[in-house]
Amino acid sequence: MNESTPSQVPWKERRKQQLRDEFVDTARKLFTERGIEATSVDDIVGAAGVAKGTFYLYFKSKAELVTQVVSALLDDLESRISRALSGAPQDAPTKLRLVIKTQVEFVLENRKLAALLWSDRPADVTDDMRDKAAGVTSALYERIIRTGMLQANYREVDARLAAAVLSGILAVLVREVLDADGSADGLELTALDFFERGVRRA
Amino acid sequence: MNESTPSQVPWKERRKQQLRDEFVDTARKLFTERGIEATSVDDIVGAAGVAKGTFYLYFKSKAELVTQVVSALLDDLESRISRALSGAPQDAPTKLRLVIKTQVEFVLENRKLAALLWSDRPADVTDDMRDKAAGVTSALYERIIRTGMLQANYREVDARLAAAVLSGILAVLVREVLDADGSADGLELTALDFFERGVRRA
Amino acid sequence: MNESTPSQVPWKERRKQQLRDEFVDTARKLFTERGIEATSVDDIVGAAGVAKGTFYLYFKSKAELVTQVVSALLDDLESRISRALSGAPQDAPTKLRLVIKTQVEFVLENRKLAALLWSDRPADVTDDMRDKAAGVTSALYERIIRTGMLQANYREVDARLAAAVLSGILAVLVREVLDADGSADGLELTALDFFERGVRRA
Amino acid sequence: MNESTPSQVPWKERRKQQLRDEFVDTARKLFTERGIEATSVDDIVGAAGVAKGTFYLYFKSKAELVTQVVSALLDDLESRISRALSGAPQDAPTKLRLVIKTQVEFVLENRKLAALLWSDRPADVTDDMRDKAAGVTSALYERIIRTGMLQANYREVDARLAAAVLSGILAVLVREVLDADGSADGLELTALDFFERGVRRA
DNA sequence: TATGAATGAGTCTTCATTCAT
DNA sequence: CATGAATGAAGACTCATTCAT
Repeated sequence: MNESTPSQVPWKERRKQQLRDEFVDTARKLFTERGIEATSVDDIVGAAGVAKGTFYLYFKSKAELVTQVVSALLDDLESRISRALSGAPQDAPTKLRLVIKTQVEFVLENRKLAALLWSDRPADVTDDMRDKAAGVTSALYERIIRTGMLQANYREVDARLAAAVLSGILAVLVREVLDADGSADGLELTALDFFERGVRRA
Repeated sequence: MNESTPSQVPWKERRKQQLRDEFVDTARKLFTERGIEATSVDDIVGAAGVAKGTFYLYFKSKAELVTQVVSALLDDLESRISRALSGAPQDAPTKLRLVIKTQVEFVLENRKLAALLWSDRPADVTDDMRDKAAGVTSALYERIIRTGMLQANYREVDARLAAAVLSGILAVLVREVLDADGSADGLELTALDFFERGVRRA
Repeated sequence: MNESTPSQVPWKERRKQQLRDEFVDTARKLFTERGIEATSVDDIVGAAGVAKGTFYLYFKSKAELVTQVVSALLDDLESRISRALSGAPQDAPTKLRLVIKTQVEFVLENRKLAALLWSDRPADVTDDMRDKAAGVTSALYERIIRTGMLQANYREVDARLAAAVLSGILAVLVREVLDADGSADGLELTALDFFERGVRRA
Repeated sequence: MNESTPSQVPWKERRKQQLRDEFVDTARKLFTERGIEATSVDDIVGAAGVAKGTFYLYFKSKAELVTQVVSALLDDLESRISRALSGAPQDAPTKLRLVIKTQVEFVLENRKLAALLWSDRPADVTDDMRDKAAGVTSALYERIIRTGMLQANYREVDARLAAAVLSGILAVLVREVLDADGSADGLELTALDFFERGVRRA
């Protein structure tokens, strides 16, 4: 990328995407700190250092931004889990342990906003997001559980339900951790132990 | 003034309590349908068929109403669980099954509002409510689990954490059921089965 | 007044007057403490221990009560001044000194409400009251000043204006005293001294 | 983007300041006519011909506007007095005469609002304003009186108290003039005469 | 594209007044 | 006469959205 070379992607386009991303990042931080409702468009443009009108050049409404933020959040979680899993042993129990560890860390970093994903959400967050959120985590759990069944570590269960159960356990775990103000130490392992006893081959 | 007529005309009193209850019921329905933030005092008085000022005769603020609604909701749940438990066999597994069945039914009837209690909640719902909610369900689970341990049905576990795990499983179960638009059929038993395998004496 | 004699004035009438007075007294106290605008009809009936509707049996509006309160206040001031003056030496300077002392004391006891009389007042306080207030004090000053002129203590001045000037001096004096939180000590004498130098025969 | 155009378009800036001033002026007029409490933000924006939200772009609350209005009022008075005094003889009696004349005129133009400054005021007007008001008038009188004492026109008096007394005389004078519906003719001179006799060297 | 002033519907809350009992 | 529940207009303030420049 030579700085004097007019790039293929028109400069305008790049600039546009950059600012869009900046809005998303800024909003994500603010949403996490104060919650969605308590964050005004004014707060966002103020933090982003642009004028209010500019915001509406990139998003047709605040709701659209919310959707994007949640989406970005999920993308992040997804890629962090993938990274955590890559290069690790392939047995299901180990994988689960890694996933859970990653997810707990992630939630701790995104508190209010993350909670939003695993709980009831304002009208702003569409059902699409809800489905996407379910897809990122539950579907992942489901795959791992199926693997575990194939590897004969786990008994034959309804993988989808098992994944849901695991989601529930994790949601609670996250809440416990948030309440305890961040000190997870071992809690996640104990919680996981419950789950594994529930699914493993007797 | 007859000395044997100590109380005011009981009629007015009753009317007063009635309207208060009507506000709580109306609000509960609206909160359930559209969420707390999305329900204005105007909506509530409109649905109740009274003038706006009347609302403030019964509650000093919207926040107070929210508290009352949540409180009423929890009272309902509590009494329904008690009723379900009374006259049932006393072994822990049976009790759990009954509690869970009751709770799933209950949530199905209160959707958004109920979800609110088992997830992270807006500033409107005070910590008192949160604690009360925890008291009603988790503490109940915890007691049953301890009973199960005494009865040698369950292994020695951290009862508090086990209760939390159960809460999580149920939360997810509830969500599944809500998504499936009400048809629980057996799901709860399967979910409970996971939990029981997790806690039962090997 | 025999206690068993049905009095000429019908009982109902007396009761009516009594409650009316009680409202005025209660309101006066509350107005003094918090100001007129900050005192609601609810506050008043609450303090008087009667129902809200009762209030409107005795006054057709809050404004009417305000008028009555101010009127009562002025009556009080008037009678206190008369009392202070009766049996005192008849020379103008002495009289003035007594009047001023009484008035300062009075204002200190009625603070907020009194201030209202000597300053700009809300729409509630009608012009009638304003005139009455002027009548009670200024007219009195005017009479005393005329006396002083007749007694050759004072030079020939426009008595009405002189009285107004004295009112102004006193208003300021009252403010000073209120600001100083009640310690008048000598201030009134010094202020009076200014006035007397202004009017006395050179 | 020319580098020699450092400031924003000066036009917008000017418009902004203009509207702010327009709010202050409009409010000043309305406050003067009906009093502060009796003037709603709706009244103000209505009179200014803008939407309600616009008001809150310029003032964060009604209270802030009140402060600004009072402040502007005092600034006006101050500058008018200075102007009246500049180029006039320097002896205290003459100065006082000019100050008083100016002030009476000023109050006549600002009626209710001005009265507010010289009397006890609602919670809206902060202590800051009160102090500022005192600074503009009383402190000015005090300075002139001290000058008079140095020039041996006036006897040695408590200058602060003398200034207060003068304030009181003026307040009453203003009231008289307001009542007489504007015709001051000579009243101020007579009133001032009282004061001067009170302070002049015997 | 970027700006930011302007908009106005909507929110919660207060309180003087009325009226059926 | 007394009650007090009900009223509803009015108040201050917020904020997502638009649009002229």
